[in-house]
Amino acid sequence: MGRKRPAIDRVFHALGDPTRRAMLEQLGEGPVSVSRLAEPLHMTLAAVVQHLQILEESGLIVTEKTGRVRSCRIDSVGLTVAEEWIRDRRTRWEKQLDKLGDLLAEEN
Amino acid sequence: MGRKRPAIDRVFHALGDPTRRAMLEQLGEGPVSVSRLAEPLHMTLAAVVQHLQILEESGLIVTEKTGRVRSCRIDSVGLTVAEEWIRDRRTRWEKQLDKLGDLLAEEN
DNA sequence: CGAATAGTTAAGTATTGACTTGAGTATCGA
DNA sequence: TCGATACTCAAGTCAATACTTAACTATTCG
Repeated sequence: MGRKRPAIDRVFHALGDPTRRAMLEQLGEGPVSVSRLAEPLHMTLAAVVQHLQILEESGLIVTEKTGRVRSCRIDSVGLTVAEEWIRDRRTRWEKQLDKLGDLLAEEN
Repeated sequence: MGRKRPAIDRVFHALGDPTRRAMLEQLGEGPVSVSRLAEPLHMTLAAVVQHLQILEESGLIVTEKTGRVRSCRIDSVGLTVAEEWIRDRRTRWEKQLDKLGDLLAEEN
């Protein structure tokens, strides 16, 4: 997996782009080379490489070059960072959210 | 809570900004007016209002105006959308991630 | 070797995003 | 009623992003 824990900033920013999420979906099927990843996307290889850098820096993928081919695959680190951020807030804000639920219940 | 389910695009984009996350943290303490929310942030009220619009459109907060004061509070819809997106992928990609774990285990 | 493949890198453009300024509108309170 | 408060809205600025093009490097294969 990726080396260090990515900043939450990077992770959410990376996930915020539809092209990058599409790339992740593709990689969910299994490891893919850069040019195969680019195929379904309507943009140049160079643009895809730039997205890959962002995904890698945010711990969402790992890549490894063998010969002239770079293979890309999902990394769980980025997803975990995002998931934990959300889970932490949700539990911390539980009371707020519960109060809100109560108010709504009363309205019915 | 907010009306409809926000697009995942909006949610991740909203969460990607540090100012907006700081606003959410503040709101986690309880409902706050726009101007009180703006106090700790080094920017104009107008800028804060723009962030609030983004947060509301992404289902992360709800606001309600009473008299001349707009009260803002956390909404769980946005957080849920993000959480579910991640959870769905994680389970779908489980095999990928497990394979990865196994490979790493073998390397040690 | 030499041509095709696979990716890399740098530089430029064009849109989006995060702000500001400034001028408004609607309460509230004395 | 009149001034202060609490936003609201429309423009405009400036930097960050998502691209493109084009030139380059490193492999593979016949």
